[in-house]
Amino acid sequence: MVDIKTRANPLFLREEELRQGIELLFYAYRDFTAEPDSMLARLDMGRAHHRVIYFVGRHPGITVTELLRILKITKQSLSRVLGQLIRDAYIEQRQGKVDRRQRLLHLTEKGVQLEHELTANQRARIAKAYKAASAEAVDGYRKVLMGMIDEEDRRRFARPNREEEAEATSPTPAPGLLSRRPVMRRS
Amino acid sequence: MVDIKTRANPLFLREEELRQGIELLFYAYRDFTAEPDSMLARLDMGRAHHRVIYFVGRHPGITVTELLRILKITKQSLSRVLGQLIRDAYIEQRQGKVDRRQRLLHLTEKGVQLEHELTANQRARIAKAYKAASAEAVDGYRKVLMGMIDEEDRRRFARPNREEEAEATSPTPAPGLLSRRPVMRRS
DNA sequence: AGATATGCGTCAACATGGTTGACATAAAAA
DNA sequence: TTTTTATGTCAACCATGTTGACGCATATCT
Repeated sequence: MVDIKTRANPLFLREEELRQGIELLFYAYRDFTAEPDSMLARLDMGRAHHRVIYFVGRHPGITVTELLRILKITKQSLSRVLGQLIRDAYIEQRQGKVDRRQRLLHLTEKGVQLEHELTANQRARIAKAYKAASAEAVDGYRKVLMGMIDEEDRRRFARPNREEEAEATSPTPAPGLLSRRPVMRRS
Repeated sequence: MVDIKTRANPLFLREEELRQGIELLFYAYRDFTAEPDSMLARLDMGRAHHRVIYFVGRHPGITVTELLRILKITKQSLSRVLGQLIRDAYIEQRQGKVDRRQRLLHLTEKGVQLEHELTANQRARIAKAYKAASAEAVDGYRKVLMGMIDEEDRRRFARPNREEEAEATSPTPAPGLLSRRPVMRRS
């Protein structure tokens, strides 16, 4: 009964280390979403709206299907918030030129404005954390989180995403966005 | 129009860097919770139950008030899940010995069991990410997330939490758990 | 050309887990 | 003795997730 959980016990240290890793993620996410949530509440919206606005802003011209793939929710669930955002003119749809079934999503001016306000706090929070840590720490943050996300989404972070406003004028999917084979190969 | 957003534009790089930081957190959290969620669903429970089980397991003898402070939800909301967990014998309450108003929360054997199953996947996921990265990367992960969480909860990660099963036999709060002044100073 | 698959939308019902507000009891602290 | 704290409870409401069933337009396959 000497010192089972102080030193000399790598199993315990590892367990403790892993648990801290879990909790850091919980607390960070909790605090990360708190501010935008309260801003949204004033506009009668919720976190779900934020996510949609964010990713549409991030990927202009994104299709509904791809957005669903990112959010991993059902289309019925998305439909509710997306419908509101379109009605309230934060987002607009444009018919795809190549595939006319697609509704390509874009932020309106109003949407861009709101997106900016919403993420301002989050960007500041990250910037502060980055600044307080070293460049190597930032790199470590990225590496570890990267290792935690499922493979399919990892490629999004390969290189700084180039503009993906392909607007479906060409069948070339945005780099790293659409992970599927290009359409139209006539066998 | 040369190369506004490739090199030579630190503003853009910074923006891109911050956005990636935001998204990494979103994707990681999304994937991190997916598995336990689906396990819970089979037991007719949800993510809220997991959080309660997790933190009660992590802080045996925690009070309801302190648990609320961690989760940052209302007592009515907690009451629902906590009530279920007690009814289903995953958690038990013991009256505080010093302050007899307190209901100190503990996992039962069944609760410990479930907690272990639930976090197994999360621990594995973190372990995998840690292993894939370097020790310095892990340190960076911790540093950056630490910088993102609000000050009041940061102290929890000061040192590996020592056993805090004080069981309120002494008024000394568990180290790093209760961040308030000790009770009982008579003027 | 005809069959099949895909992208998107919609209606309806339901579950989970948040919220607010009001009120009650026991015990500790002032 | 009075006030504050820790906990619990009832009730109503809201946001956001789910499943299942359909429908239409358009693309793709055979």
